[in-house]
Amino acid sequence: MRYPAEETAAKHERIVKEASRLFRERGFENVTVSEVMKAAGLTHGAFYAHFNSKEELQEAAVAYGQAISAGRVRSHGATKKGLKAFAARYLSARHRDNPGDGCTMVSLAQEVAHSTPEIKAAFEQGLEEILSANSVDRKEAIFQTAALLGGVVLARAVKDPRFSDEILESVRQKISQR
Amino acid sequence: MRYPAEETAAKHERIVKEASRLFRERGFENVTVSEVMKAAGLTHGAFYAHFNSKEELQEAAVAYGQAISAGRVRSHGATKKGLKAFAARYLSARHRDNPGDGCTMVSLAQEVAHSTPEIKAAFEQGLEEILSANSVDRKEAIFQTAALLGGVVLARAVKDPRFSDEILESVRQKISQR
DNA sequence: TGTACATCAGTGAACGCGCGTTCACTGATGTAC
DNA sequence: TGTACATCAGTGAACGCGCGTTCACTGATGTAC
Repeated sequence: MRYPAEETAAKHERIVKEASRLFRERGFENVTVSEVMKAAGLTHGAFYAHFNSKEELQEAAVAYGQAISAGRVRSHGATKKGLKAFAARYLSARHRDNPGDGCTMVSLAQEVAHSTPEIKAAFEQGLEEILSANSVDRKEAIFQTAALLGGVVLARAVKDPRFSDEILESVRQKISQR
Repeated sequence: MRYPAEETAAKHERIVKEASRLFRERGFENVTVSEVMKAAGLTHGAFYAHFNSKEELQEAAVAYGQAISAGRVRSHGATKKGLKAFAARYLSARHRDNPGDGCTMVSLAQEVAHSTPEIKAAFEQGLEEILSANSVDRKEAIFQTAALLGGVVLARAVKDPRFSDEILESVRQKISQR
């Protein structure tokens, strides 16, 4: 190998990380392979030394992003109090306004629905981990995940900032009553 | 005018209707102007006699689709029992598997989040109508809308059909307890 | 009423651009002897 | 140890395709006189 294996692995990880961020910010379709490679400090031609296609990168980026989310839930999910704190953060203006650092599902679930079985599988596995990391019973965890996700999705899709804030606040309030 | 005004208006409506269906099925980016025009029984060149851009069509399609949703809520939303029936339908396998006939928000909210202020405004106006048509108090209506939407979004994004069914069933059960 | 003209939705070929992907080439590192 | 060769991630130009948009042209209808 021309480059040490560890350097190659580090570059690979950087590509996935930047892709994950950019995809969450703007969606799969609105991010080019060139942009991702530039963000990772490389040129676009080298991309195919790491992945066979853009689709493969999407799969890796979803898996990476979901793993981050699972980790975040894991660090809060053991107690009911922790889960409330997590929900409050999830439904914050900060999360709404910074999709690149935020939940992969909120940003990409709809595009994943139109994607390959591999990408859906990566999404699904992450969701399973997220549910497992949650201490409430499974049905309740699914319900709360749906409500949180729906709240942020709606908050990002409306035009009026006050309406958007109202959506976040309403879901936050109802979730905290559970 | 070469064609009678009513015929032109009918064609215009057909374009919007087919666009709304196709966009809900596959998203804005995965549907071409040519496909929409073909579905409406015309050739792509005529498109620009009706709209100035694909973006304008997206705006019209969102407004159209949201109006349909508002009508559906209106016909159920007056009573608590009606709302339960609506939620059960919304969280059905049928709705999950037929996005073209389904809720515009579930299919397009994430793309709308990356769209023009005009498209977001059309989305927002529809959401306001949907909330107004709902007889429960506003915060509760927002919360339930978020949970329903999140449930179907998740159910469409996972690979395993049983997991997908479980998501729908869980949200259905928790919603029906309210 | 009849005739010439204006209008404009519709047609389909063509344009231009962007993006995913390919490819010939580079050059630093590892390996063989 | 030194030298020749093989490897392969990386570079950047180029390719090919699809899609939004444009445009010259058509022809049915409405209007003017």
